[in-house]
Amino acid sequence: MALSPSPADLKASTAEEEAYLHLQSALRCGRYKPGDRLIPEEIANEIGMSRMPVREAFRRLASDGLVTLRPNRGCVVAGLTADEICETFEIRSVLEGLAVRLAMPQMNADTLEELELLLDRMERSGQSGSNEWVSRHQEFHAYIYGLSGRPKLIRQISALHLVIEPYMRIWFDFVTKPLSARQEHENLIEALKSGDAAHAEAVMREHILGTAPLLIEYASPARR
Amino acid sequence: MALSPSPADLKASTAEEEAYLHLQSALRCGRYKPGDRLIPEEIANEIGMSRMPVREAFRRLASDGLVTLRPNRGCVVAGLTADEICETFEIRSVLEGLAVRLAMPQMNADTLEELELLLDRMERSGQSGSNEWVSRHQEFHAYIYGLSGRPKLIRQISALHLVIEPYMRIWFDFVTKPLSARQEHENLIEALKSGDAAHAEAVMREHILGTAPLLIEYASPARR
DNA sequence: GTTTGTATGAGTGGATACAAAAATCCAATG
DNA sequence: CATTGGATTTTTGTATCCACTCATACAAAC
Repeated sequence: MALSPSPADLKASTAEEEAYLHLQSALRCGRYKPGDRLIPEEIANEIGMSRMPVREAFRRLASDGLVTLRPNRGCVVAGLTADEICETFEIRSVLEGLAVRLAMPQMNADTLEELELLLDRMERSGQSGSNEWVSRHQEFHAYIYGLSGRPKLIRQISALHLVIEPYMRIWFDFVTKPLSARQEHENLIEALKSGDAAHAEAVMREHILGTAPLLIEYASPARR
Repeated sequence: MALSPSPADLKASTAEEEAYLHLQSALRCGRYKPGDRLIPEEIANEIGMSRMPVREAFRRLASDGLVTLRPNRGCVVAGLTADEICETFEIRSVLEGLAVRLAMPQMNADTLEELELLLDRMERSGQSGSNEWVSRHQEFHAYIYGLSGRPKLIRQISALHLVIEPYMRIWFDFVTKPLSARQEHENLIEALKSGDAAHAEAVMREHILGTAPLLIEYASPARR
């Protein structure tokens, strides 16, 4: 009955943590769909614990925006409307724009080479399906905003990436291989090389804002 | 023993909600200081419930960044280091900058008049102590970013205001009456009147970034 | 006098038990 | 046949209990 612990659950120090990681990875890969109701008891049985830690995991997921929690009527998987996807990308654009600006001092031959490497890896993973590509794409962005050295900023951006991940998958599955993406990210690296922080910030903003309409086109009819 | 329900607790529909609001308002007004340990049992007794809902409230406070929660070693009030205050203001600057830009279409004679009114109210509350002034100041900002019509953005900004509120208090208590603040906010309204979204965004960014060093000066020696 | 070991107690995490609220079902009524 | 009212079932929310962890204090050894 109980599944063997999935890779994400291995380093959980408490039951709540285990439940949280379990649900997060299930949501990320789209095992639960928006609108699905999550029953504490079911999940608890699945991973061999009582409902209590699962409830607490729900709360964390709710503040991540991955589920919605209403008093006395349980926990449902949160989907994003087209408007909400748009809003999320607006927020991402300014936060990652800020991150790039702050990361500029860290840009040098080494870091730029690493970025080219990540971009190649992303490109090559295009054949291996949406799962792989989306992960590599997030890695690329994460490397950049990671260089900002701002823990809170990094956390917030990561949280946003988590929320939009399922929609990125859907999108990628439709277009099979976003050729434009390669060029987009090349431009980004070019801007980083320029050394002009304000310019890099602007390019990042536009890069992110430009992605939103593409996603909405495919993700919107899927739900709501 | 149990205190009469403070104003913030009136509309709580669950015990968890009541605990959350209770702790939030206690933290906002600085009743607990950074580093203080919060013992579930004590809090539970204070407001007449068991530890369980209090524990769940802790988790929400933790994801708001108001407390820190470590496995098996409880809940401590989170303070911000000077660096963290700075980072928070950096994030605020781009988020509120975005909000202003998006709010521009809503600016008209009515909304601008309302803003002047809020500014006057803030000005006049300067005598009534830091409590009052900080609330009015947040109201002023909230009105602007509220006009953006972006729910998620509004939530994120509000969360940041919550975290820095105690530091704003400390700062205000020291300087008694920030004369420059009046001018700063006048400038802001002026930029809104200009109708130039990009300019308004830039002014808001600078307004917020300019505040951070003032706070750090006074808030930093207080803790850490 | 410093360090290491051990006992004790407070505090945390989780499971079970219990209470309250919603959802569901079914019958009675218009 | 749709609608409403109420009883039953399901699910959520809270309380209590137990097991385990960690911190502190004291004691023994070096």
